[in-house]
Amino acid sequence: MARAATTTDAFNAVAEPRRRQILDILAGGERPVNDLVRLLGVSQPQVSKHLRVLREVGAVDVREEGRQRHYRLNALALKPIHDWVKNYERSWSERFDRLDVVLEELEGEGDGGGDE
Amino acid sequence: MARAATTTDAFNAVAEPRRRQILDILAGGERPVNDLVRLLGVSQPQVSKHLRVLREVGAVDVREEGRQRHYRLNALALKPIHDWVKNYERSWSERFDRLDVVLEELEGEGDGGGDE
DNA sequence: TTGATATATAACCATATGAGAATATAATTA
DNA sequence: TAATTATATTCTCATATGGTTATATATCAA
Repeated sequence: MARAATTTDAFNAVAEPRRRQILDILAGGERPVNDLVRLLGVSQPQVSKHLRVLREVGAVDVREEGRQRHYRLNALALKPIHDWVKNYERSWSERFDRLDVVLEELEGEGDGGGDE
Repeated sequence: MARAATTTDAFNAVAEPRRRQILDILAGGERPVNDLVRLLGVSQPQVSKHLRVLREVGAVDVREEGRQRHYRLNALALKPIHDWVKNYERSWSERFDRLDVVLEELEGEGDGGGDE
């Protein structure tokens, strides 16, 4: 089997840095394709193809207006990524530093509770 | 050009669900390879190859002990992912709901300030 | 030493890729 | 209508992939 398709989920889609760049731009507001082409300095077909992937995973929505397609961010599609990586945040937070490993081994299972 | 190597960065490495699973397990504490093989129900070579990728992006560290290799999470390697996706969190937070889009268009650029 | 155990690597394969180039489609303008 | 503009699609290609199988390497046990 080959690698999973980029359109499989948000994780695969945003593994490509250019697509993250596109989302970063769209975070500032809706944009027609040509804006992205200029801002990124990438060929138009490349931009369209990246947008297709982002569309397929639901990370962007399109609004048609004349011959332009205005793309808009749909950040909700990125929530699974945030939800997953969020659980690792404590590991690099200086509050837990190196201690968390020890604590987790002591805990075993069962939630002892904690702030936040 | 083909897709970027899985070992290019954390984004590419964790696009593969099995590798996220491995990290999730290691979040509970250090584990020898065979534990992962049993817990995942995946062939040993597969696990070793996934671990190699995670090692190359710095997401895991190894400790050798006899003939076992104990793998341990290094969550700091996931911070770039968190840092990136964090900026989108407000978009699905109910506090901003649909309003954020309007606000961002009004802002244009320049930080008007806000709580938090 | 011989055998078993733990892990890594290599060889093979089917497949999806990102980039580029060319072209298709649709909307606008002259 | 013809030309132009905006965008999407198709084609081709080199490449890295994830899984499988087989094998290599190292450690431990008998």
